Parts: sequence; structure tokens; C-alpha cells
Amino acid sequence: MSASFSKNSLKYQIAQQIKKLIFEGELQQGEKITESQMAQDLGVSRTSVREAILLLELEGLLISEPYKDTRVTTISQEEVLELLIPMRLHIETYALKKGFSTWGDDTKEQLEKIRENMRKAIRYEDLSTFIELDIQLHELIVMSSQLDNVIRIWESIVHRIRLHFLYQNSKSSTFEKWLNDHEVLIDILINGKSLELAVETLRQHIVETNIPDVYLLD
Amino acid sequence: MSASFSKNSLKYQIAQQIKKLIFEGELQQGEKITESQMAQDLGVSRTSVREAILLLELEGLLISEPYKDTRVTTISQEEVLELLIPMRLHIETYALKKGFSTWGDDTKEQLEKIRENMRKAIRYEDLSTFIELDIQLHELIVMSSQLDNVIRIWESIVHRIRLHFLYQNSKSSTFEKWLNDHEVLIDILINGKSLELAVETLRQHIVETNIPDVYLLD
DNA sequence: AAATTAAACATTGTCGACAATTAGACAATG
DNA sequence: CATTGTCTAATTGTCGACAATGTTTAATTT
Repeated sequence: MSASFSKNSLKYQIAQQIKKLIFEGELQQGEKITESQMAQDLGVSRTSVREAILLLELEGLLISEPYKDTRVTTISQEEVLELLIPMRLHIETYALKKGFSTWGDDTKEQLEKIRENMRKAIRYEDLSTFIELDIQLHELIVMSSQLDNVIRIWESIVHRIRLHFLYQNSKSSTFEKWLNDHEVLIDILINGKSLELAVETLRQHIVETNIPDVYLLD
Repeated sequence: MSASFSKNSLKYQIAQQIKKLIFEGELQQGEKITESQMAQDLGVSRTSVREAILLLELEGLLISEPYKDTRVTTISQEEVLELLIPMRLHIETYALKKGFSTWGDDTKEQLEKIRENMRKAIRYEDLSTFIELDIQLHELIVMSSQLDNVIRIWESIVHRIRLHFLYQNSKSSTFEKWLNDHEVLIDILINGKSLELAVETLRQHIVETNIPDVYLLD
């Protein structure tokens, strides 16, 4: 199974740049994108931009109507909380179950690095960087499973979730709580011997960092 | 929210045709697809085929390596049973919860039609048509929710599942059981007043038709 | 003969040009 | 006055050609 994706091809790079525009708030939900304009801005052909757009459309970040336009997707909070996050939970715990036993030193080194940077982000009270690192952490867990199908589905889900949380004023009240949470999780992932404990900690972590108490009925 | 997808654009048509080749067994798992060949066969340009391939790649049916080739995806039974089907369960029950109350007469007519055709398929002992109708039934449930994001994720999941079951010798032993199952499910969907009952019946149905007893631990 | 290099081929990646479709402005019609 | 039809501009859809890359084959060297 091809572990190495084609992250360096032009269309992926373009998709990445458009993603950046979206996640940094340059492009807001519902805002229009024109292929030719984007092609000119980025100095590439429209064909490549089209492929990038198709990519992002299938990833759920953009939605385009034929002969009309392409716009940044609008996602409802309900969908995020009731559908996307539960699915994310499924995927990540599955990836951890399947991959944990094969984790090498490199994975643990990356974990260590993320923890290091998280502590830094905390010292500088840099919330956005911290959130970025949180995503990296979860990405690492999924990537380490080396299951291509899992990785892809996860990406499409997480992008949608991320897009939604962009337009939520992140409450820094929960920030304090997250700090300890991450320390515990990473410690278990690096040193823990029990897969079950790791999975359960991860599950708890996702639920607590994402789902308001109101929705915890299921 | 744009309920009408762009199912008629060329790339979707091409994607559909390639899908057909896959689901009818013309193209087997791991088999290679060449863009130019496909373009020639279908009488369209390579660009359009490329876009269709990208579509199917993101839907999980194809996997392509840059400058090398594109092949039909290989999916493990483990992924299907432990990841994809549980996610499918999530999605369909969610779609039913959200959409059920807004179902109009047209939806119920379509349900009736599917039931009709299922009975026919049974009389002729046409298993493959029956399976096709089963997919249509579930598709209808999801489509009726009119939630674009949900529909997309569902499609990508179901295509992968379908691809997998293609290469499983469908046991006709369970066939008998399915017949009654479907009658009950459709009856509740058409006449049932209780959403909860409908959801629970659907859940039961998916579990029973897809997951071998061995995997029912969760 | 085995290993290495180089040329030829097949396939995918990128591009600019042209066609098809849509939306909006504006006139013709009842 | 509302409606319908027609033009125009903007945008997306489709195409064939050429560039970049990977694979195979054949020649060359040891």
C-alpha cells in the first residue's frame, strides 16, 4: 500500500494554498472563487487550479455549481457535532487500534516534538498555534496507521470540522483544561503499554475537546 | 443548499461509466487504468477522463500514483467491517433522523417503487438486481435528507463497501432473511409514525445485512 | 555473463485556446 | 406594468498539444 502520497504535485500544492486562504480567514464561508483569477494569482494554468478545486470539493471545503461558480462550503454546527465528530472518533480510535503496535521510534520522536511545541505555545499563550499542534497530533495518530483509505476519509472529515471551528470564537475557558489533557494523552501514547488505555484516553480527549455537554446524550 | 447535484456533467458521466466497469467486474481490484485509452474508448478528451478519475480517486474507488498509473483500489475486509460499515450506520441513521419529518409523497412513491421492483427481483431470483435495489433504498434515505455534506460522505463510504462486497461470494443463504427484512423496513418507512422505530429498524437492518456475527462486539 | 548506462517508449502532468452555459442588462411585446 | 426575448460579458467546460517523468529495452562496459 502506497504510504507516500503525492503531496508534492502541483494540484496538491495549489489545493494547499487555497486551504490556507480558507483557514486563515482570507476566504470566508460562502465566498466565491474564480478559477482564472486564482490561476493568475498563483501563476499556474487554470487546468491545475481546476483539479485543485475538484480536490477541495471532494474534501468538502468547496462546493461548485456547473457553469456558475465555486464557493467555500457552509457547514452547520449540527452536522459537525452530531455527524462529523462521532465519525472522527470512529476513525481515530480505529487507526490507533490498528497502528499502535507498529509505532516506531520516529513516531514517538514526533510525538515528543509536538509536546515540546505545545508547551511553548502555552508559554506564549498562542492559542492558534496550539490548535494547529492538536491537529498535528491527531494527524500523526492516523498517518501512523498507514492505512490509505482511513487517512483519506479522516482528512475529508477533519477539514470540514476545522472549517466549522474557524468561525466559532474559540472559548479560551476550556484552554486550561486542554493543557493537562494533552500531557496525559501524549504520555500514554509514548510510554503506555496498554492499547486499550490509549484508545480510551483518545476517545475521552476527542469528546471533551469537541462536544459541548449538551450533545452528550448518545 | 443546492439539492440538485451536477450529475449530468461530462466528468460525472465518465465517472459513472468507469464505476460501472468496476462494479460489473470488467475492471478488477488492482487493475490498471490508462487515461488515453479510456478517453479513446469513451470518445472524450483525456482532460475529462482525468477529472473523472480524480473524482473516483477521492471517492475511494481508484488510487493513482503520480507519473505512474491509476488502479482500482484494494480494500481489506477488516476496514470494511470495522470502519466503513459502522460509519455508514452513523450516516444513514443521522440522515433519517434529520430528514424523516420532511419526507413528501414523492419520497414515499419512490419507496413503493423500490419495494415493487424488489418483489419482482425476488420472483426472478435475480440477486444482483436485488442488491442494486437495496443500495437504491439506502441512497433514497440519505438523499432525502438533502444535506449535501452528508450525501457526499455517504457516497464515498458506500462505494468502498460495495467494491469490497463485489469480490465476496454473496451467500444466498442470507438472501431469504433479507426479503422479510426489507418488507418490514420499507413498511415502517412509508407508514410508520415513529421516527425512533424507523431509525432502530434501519440500524438493525444495516447490522444484519452487513456484519457477520463475529464482529458484533462493540 | 552480469552490471551499468543510454536511448526509446508509454503514461501522466501542465498549458493555452476555444466552446458551452449562465446571469444580467436592456429592448420588444402583450 | 409585467413578461418575454435577445444581446453581451463573465465564467466554467472541453479539447489537443507539448513537457516531465517513469519504465522498458537495448547497447555498452567490466
